[in-house]
Amino acid sequence: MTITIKDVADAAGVSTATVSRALRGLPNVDAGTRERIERIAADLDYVISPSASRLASGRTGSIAVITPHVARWYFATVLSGVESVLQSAGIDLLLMSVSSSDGQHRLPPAPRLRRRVDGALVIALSPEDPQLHDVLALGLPTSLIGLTMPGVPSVTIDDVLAGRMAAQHLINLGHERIGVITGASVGAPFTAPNDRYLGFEAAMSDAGLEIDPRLAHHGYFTMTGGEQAMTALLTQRHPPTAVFAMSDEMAFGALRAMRSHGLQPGEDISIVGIDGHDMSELLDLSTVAQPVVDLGRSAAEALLLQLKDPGTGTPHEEIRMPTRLIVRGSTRPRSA
Amino acid sequence: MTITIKDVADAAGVSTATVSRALRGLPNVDAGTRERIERIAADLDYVISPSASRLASGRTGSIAVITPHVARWYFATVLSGVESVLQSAGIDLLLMSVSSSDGQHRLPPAPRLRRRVDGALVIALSPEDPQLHDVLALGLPTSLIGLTMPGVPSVTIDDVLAGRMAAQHLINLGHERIGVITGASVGAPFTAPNDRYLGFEAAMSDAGLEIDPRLAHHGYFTMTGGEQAMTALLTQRHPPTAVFAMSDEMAFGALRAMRSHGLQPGEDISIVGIDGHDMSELLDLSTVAQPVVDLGRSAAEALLLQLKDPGTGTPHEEIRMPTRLIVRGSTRPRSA
DNA sequence: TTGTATGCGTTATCAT
DNA sequence: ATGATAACGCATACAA
Repeated sequence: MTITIKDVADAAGVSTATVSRALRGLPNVDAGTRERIERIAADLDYVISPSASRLASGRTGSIAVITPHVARWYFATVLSGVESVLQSAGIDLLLMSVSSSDGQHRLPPAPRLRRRVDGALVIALSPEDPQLHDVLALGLPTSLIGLTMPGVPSVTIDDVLAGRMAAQHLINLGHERIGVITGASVGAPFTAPNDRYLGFEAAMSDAGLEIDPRLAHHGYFTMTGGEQAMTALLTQRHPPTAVFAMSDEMAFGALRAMRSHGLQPGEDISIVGIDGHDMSELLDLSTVAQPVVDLGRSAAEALLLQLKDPGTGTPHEEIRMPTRLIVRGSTRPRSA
Repeated sequence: MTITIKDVADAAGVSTATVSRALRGLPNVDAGTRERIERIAADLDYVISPSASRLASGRTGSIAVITPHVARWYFATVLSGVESVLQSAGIDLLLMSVSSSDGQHRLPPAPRLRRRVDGALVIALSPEDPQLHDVLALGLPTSLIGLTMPGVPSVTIDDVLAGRMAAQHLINLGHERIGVITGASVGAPFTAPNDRYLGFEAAMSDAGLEIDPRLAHHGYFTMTGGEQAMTALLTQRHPPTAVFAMSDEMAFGALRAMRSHGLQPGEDISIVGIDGHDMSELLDLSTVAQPVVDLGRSAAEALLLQLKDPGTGTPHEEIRMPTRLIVRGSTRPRSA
């Protein structure tokens, strides 16, 4: 019924071993023989059985992408970068979503990885997430995206710098009373929210400005969270003249809160985000853009290398991608 | 080194066959025996080798999701629905992006499916896409999402109705000169853009209104496309008083175009979209919402059923999910 | 209910 | 450069 390597071998008058070598492009195969085998394989419409190949070789030819969200912009965009690289390399991409602490009832990812992938890519889990540690404990080649951990390869932006750039932008515009909408779990080491806050602090400190603790609110990296945080800021007795939101989605929520209060972004209060979200241009939001697709790409490429030569290469590399400030209408000089 | 089913069998004092049956929950296994085997397997930290299992059984335990885009809202959101169902079912999800005619240089999906998945889910490809036909020609269980084809299981919304709902909403508000921003390829049968246009036409016709061909422009389902289409509409000698955009993203672009022209959505021109995009609430856009996550869910569940009993069940079912109109500030009664 | 034995389709080692 | 053959780890028909 289904045609196997043996059929090809018989048709070509060679052994299965030769067919296997020829079709995989291994050396020590006569050019003519290889060509003949390839033609016959094509004629017979032969395709290798991945299961058999995997069983025999021990390699699965697939890698898992572990993410707390599949539909949200950042994660989906990273995923698209990963996918393009893996597709080119002929590697299967197994998508696995995890609970992200808040989420649904989901199976833990680690058990699902065993024996079925050659490596894993983890997107923006909390460094304290036990699921992350379970995955790392598996010992298979792994790269992190959007978070760092000591001793583990990762691809991120310089979050401290990103926070600093955003804050400095507002400072340069003359703002002094600056609010901040944080993600969550500021305090945990090696996290984007923490690092971005550190950058914010540093910029403020360098400028000789105080950080009013009443002007810092959690937005949990969601639009509604950002909206609530902004509402809290707006209802202060001394509202800020500018606000730094640690993500564009939170900034979107903040914009919405402003509109509810009849305030004009930029005009009344300046707002800057981080991400370079597709919608930020439409909403005229200033932002520190990060190359999200490239984050995924680089991580995938790095992992592929790691898979190729298990020994060679820097044991664990921390790749930092550049960010850039995009100034739009949501940030303006502080009105005199 | 790695522990196999034989190790478990030896430790339990039974045959590998019994272990295989016990661990897979098959009947005809003594309760006590099963329990003991499960405990021992857990103690030994045994995990089945998927490759071996697949090779022996012929089933791969995985299904492929084929999509023209992974990061765009609709596709990512559908994907999230699919993922949640497959994860619960313990099925591996292989993600494959395809060129979508415009896109990158990518490998055709069909060859990549052979012998490696039990079924496929295809998201919103054009019914005329040769890649789609290649996939269907594989003959494996397949469900379509967001498109229909005669004889193939699918999960969609009633696009004709959606178009009609959007148009009728504008008509009910007293608008008569109504523009439309289409996707693309209106004219091809069985496509969302075509059906939505048919609904639009029907509603207009029922209301005794003319469709001015100069008020129909392509937006190609993108924000910038929508922006350009809207700009074209605005620069007419007789601009419309209301516009129906076939997707929210195109509507977003239209809103942007309006802003560029100093026009207020709802106030100057009403705009309604289709989708129920996350951002539509923020942008105060009226829209005909579709249950995108559920589209993915249902398709995955249907496919799972199809996989379970290859014979039973309706041979090819066309599932229609409901849509609902969400009225927001972007649509208002026609000013007198 | 449980065991036996064969097959699944490759890869890889060792010869030749 | 090519061939023979033993793994690879499990599922399953057939027996018992």
